[in-house]
Amino acid sequence: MSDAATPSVPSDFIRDIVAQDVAAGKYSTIVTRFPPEPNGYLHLGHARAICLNFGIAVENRGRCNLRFDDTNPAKEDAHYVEAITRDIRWLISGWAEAQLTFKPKGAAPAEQSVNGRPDRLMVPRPADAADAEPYAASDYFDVLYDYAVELIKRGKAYVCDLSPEETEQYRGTPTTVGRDSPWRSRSVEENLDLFTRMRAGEFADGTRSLRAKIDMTSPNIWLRDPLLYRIRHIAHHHTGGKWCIYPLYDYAHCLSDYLEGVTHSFCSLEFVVHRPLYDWVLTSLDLPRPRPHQYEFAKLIPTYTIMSKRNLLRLVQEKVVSGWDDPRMPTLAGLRRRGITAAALRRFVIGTGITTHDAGITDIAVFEHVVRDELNQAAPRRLGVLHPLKLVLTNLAPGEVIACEAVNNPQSEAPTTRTVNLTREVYIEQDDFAEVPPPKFHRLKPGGEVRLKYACIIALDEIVKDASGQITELRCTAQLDTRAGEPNSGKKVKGTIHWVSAAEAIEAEVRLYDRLFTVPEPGAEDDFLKVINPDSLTVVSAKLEPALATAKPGECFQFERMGYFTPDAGDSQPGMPVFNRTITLRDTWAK
RNA sequence: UGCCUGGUGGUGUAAUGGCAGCACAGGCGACUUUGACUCGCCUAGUCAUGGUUCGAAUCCAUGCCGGGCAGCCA
Repeated sequence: MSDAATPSVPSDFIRDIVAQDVAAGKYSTIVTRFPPEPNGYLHLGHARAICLNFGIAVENRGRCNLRFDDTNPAKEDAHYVEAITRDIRWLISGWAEAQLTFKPKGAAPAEQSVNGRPDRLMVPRPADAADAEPYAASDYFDVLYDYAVELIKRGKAYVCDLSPEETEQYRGTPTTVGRDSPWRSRSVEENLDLFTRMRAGEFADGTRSLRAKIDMTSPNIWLRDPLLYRIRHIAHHHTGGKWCIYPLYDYAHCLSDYLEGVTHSFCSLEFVVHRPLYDWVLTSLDLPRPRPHQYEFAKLIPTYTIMSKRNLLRLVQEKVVSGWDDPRMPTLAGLRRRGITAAALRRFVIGTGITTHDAGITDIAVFEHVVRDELNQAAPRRLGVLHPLKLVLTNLAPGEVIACEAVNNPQSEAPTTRTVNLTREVYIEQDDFAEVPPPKFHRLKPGGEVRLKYACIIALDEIVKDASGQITELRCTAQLDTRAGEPNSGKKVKGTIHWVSAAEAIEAEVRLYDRLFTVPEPGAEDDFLKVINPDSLTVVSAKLEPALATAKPGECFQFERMGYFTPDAGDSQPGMPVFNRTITLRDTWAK
């Protein structure tokens, strides 16, 4: 089993870059960061970024900061901060907890001196410290403001009075150059005055902005005097009503990286065109410490899912799913509730590699294979009948109990066993009987024999039907001498099926999940809601062996021949457990 | 008809001038008290053309195809 603790160390262009920097002695400690915006839940796509950033930190004995990129209060919420923090802790548990780095509660960048020059730096704090909390870009608003003032003083930023619409017109298009704003050449004094008054709340939203003075004719649109600050008279989940101007991503992100001492800043390919701006801000300020560098890699897009937060939010809002943590969602919370292990998730995202070629789509079968492989190693086996059909062993007396030894996990090095009791009445799977069997049907059929797993071979004698022709029970003879240890135990039959004692079985609600979408690329449809799989959730009333009565959320079991199942953390009740099917077993016969 | 970026089996990747390898998917078979797992075998690839070189997936040129960029989102 690939254990958990250490996924095998991959090799890719990013690790090559870091290795070169380490070899060159460029940094004393490698510092990465994972910077989610708290406007939704983390999903499979984020998992790759998390594993990259924490992986680099683990491999280089460095650290990885969790920083909330919370510069747009209109979309963000503290609820997401908590959910994201929880999901990250879960995903890295048993692997990179030691690298997860927070800051002291309430801390802002501390003043320091580097080679006689003033500087600011965040103090790191291990995430498990009592007074630690995640980093947040909003903790840097004061410092970011000071840097903006510095940019103005250097003649590299100006207050612009163009409206959003005018700004767009002046910007030009990818194929035509932009025009200078009429406010571009204001004096430093005027800019300083106006920026101060922007902060003081004198101006309405959208009436003015702070812009970088770069080049309106640049072929790179992001260098055409991009906005640094916008006016937004709205409260922020972390800073409350303190601010009415908020910095934009391109300005805040690079400086946040710098303030935290980040050495390598990884983001997705769409930011390649922003990199010159990332570098421009940092070099324009003439900062005393070595600056961070941005590197880009391709996003992970699996088949049969959608990955954008906006679209996932729509599934939640339109109640296609029960919430962000619905087990059909590709969110970390949903995957966890479904029973996917963190180790499986890590193996999958690390296994798909880090590259610079995009537009690729990863077959979800790769994910399913990893999940099955992890669970096959780890999950104890249990007997559970999803669609019960009563079967009476007529040669057993009512009340008679035959103890059978069942292996808990044949994959473990020293397998343990438990006892399952065979009684006169048992349940078997409806699919394991066919009155008119298809070709190569190895299960129970008229005149046929089959083995009850861990027990004995049975022979079908009689099919009992009700007035409407529905099969109500099967009457069979148990060949008790075919049990393990008995003289006829070596007798071979084609099929072995699972079963539970009717007298001892517990009742449970079992939720059978399938893919949420019917097509491999739902995101490519004009409306992904039109390709929702109507059978993505089927709820059944199942009969389970009594050992499952004490199952706890977080535990995973293989119901033999049926798949992997885990108790639902939210909906299980004492006496009425709810199980979620994580994934079916591979089934080469059904195909 | 701008700038940036990229093309390796069906899919995701490795090979950094020297035997095109791995995984998934698919097919066949063995084993099996899970039609699971495991094991064995098979199928299938360097976008095209030219150039440099003893030797090119890799370097160069051209072409073709794809992705990204015109939020006061991140």
